[in-house]
Amino acid sequence: MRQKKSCSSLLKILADKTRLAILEQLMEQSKHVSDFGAELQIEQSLLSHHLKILREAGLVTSKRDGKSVLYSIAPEAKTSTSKKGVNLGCCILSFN
Amino acid sequence: MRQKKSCSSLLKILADKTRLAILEQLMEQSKHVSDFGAELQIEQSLLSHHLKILREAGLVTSKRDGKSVLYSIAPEAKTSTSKKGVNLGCCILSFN
DNA sequence: TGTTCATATCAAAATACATTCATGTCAATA
DNA sequence: TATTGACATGAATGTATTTTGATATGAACA
Repeated sequence: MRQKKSCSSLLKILADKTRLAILEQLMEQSKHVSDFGAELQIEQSLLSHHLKILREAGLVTSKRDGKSVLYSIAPEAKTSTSKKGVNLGCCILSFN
Repeated sequence: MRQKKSCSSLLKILADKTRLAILEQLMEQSKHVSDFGAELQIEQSLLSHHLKILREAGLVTSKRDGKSVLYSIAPEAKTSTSKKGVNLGCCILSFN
C-alpha cells in the first residue's frame, strides 16, 4: 500500500462495478488480465486502469508471467474467515 | 429502500468521509440532526444532503421528534453480530 | 532485430458527485 | 397567527472519477 488511506477512500476503491467484479473474480482464483475480459466486457485500457487503482491501493498484486500478467488478491487484503471477503484494514467486507 | 441498488452503488454511499462518520455515530446511538454537528463540522444543509442519501439508500431511518428529527440505523442495515457493522444486503461491513 | 501479442500509460473528454447558497417546510410557542 | 428554531430542498457551481483513444513498453518468437 503506497500510502495510508482513510477508510472512506479505501471503500471508494471498492465502490465501482468493474473493480468489485475484478475482486470477486480474484477471490475465486488468480487470473491473467485477458481472463477478466469475458465477464467484464470493457476496453482493455479501462481494465488496465482499474487494475492499477487496485494495485496502488494494495488490494491486489501483479506478477509478470511470460507475455501476460497474473493478478491476485494481495495477502494483506485476505480475510482469515473462510467466507469471501476483503480486509481493508479499517474494516472487513464479507460477501454472501 | 426506494429501489434495489447494486452492491457497488451501496458501497459508494459509504465511501464518503462524512457519511461514514454519520454511520459510525449512529452505530453508537440514535442522534438528532443537531447532535452530529460538533464532530462533523460541516454546514447544516450539507449534513442534511448526506442524511438524505443515507435515508434513500435505506441505511438510516428518521423520525420527527418535536422540532428535531431523530436518526437511527435502519433495522435492515443492522448486523446480527455484536461487533460494529453495517449490513448492505449484498455484503456486510465490520469495523474494528 | 523486426514483428506481434499482452498489457500499461497518458491526456482529453464525459460523467458523476460533493458543496454552497438561497429558500422552503413543519412544529412549537409567544 | 406571527415568529422562531430545526431541518430539508433545489439549482448552480466546483471537484473528482470514469471512460476513451492514441501511444508506449516488454516479452516472445520468427
